Amino acid sequence: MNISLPPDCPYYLISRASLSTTSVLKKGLAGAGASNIKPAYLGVLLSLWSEDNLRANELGRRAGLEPSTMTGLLDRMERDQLLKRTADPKDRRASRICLTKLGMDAEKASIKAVKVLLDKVFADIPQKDIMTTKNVLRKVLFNCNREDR
Amino acid sequence: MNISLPPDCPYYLISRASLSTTSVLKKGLAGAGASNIKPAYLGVLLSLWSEDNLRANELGRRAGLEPSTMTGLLDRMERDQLLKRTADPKDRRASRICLTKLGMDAEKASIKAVKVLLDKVFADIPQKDIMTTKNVLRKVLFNCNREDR
DNA sequence: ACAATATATTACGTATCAGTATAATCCGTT
DNA sequence: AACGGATTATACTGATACGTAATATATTGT
Repeated sequence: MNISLPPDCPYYLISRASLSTTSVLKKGLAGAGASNIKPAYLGVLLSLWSEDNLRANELGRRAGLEPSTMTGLLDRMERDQLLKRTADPKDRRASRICLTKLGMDAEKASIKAVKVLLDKVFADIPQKDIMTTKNVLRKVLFNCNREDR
Repeated sequence: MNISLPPDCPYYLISRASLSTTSVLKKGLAGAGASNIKPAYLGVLLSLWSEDNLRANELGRRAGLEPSTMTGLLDRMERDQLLKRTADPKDRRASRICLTKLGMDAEKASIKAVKVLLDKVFADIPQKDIMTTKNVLRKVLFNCNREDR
């Protein structure tokens, strides 16, 4: 692997693509009147829209985030009135995360906005190249976790 | 663009690949005895190793970072004794960034360690798929900047 | 009952950006 | 040449997002 200067280093490209796409989503959501939806919220919201009342733990697992990361993320989402923590009657360690009305109502507009934005971000790229890229990135993730030992 | 649940969403894959690769580099550099070299420092160091005495501004431009991001990054690197700011005699607004001996000496070992680590991260991926991925990400960056207007 | 495990939080550090402030430089006009 | 407005370089402030390590509490398995 050549660690040539930025423009040709795959690690640089991956990092920048991540930050730039996040920035586009953030501005785009705000521009679409959904400024209360931050890109980082999407992983949690997508899970909750398909299945409400999950535990923080499980939400983190699905979004690929550490439990300690979830605490702050859920704090901000709760502050922004998208969800609330409720006590789990069966397990007093855990809390159940429930969407508020605002959180539920955000689904339709947010998904539409994100679709439009990602269509622009990935515009003019052949579908098969996107497939290849996804497979490369999956392999990268696999190799990174393998590394973890 | 389908914003299916994480494992199939290209934005999710890009974000996770970025974070995971950063984590591998961080641990790997520490494991190689270069715990003073953080992944975020590499963009700056690569520039300075090839051309010392640049301005913060120029370093940020080359690494794709905002000026306000450079302040903190250079603060940490200065604290870690990899570089120091010196006054620019020609322009009293600017400072010149110079490598310390420690910063210069870090070059050889760091580059070797990063090469080994990135080889592992991108192991078992055909060269042509890496090429395709790089082109896709370049196009993504282009589209994101296009979006900015 | 006790050890091991699980859930979530706290504390702290890193990395990034947007917006704003401040000071210095540049440049066009007079 | 001097003035004044625009631009530039950097720093500061505050917010977001993410991670590791340590901790408190609750549950579970033996």
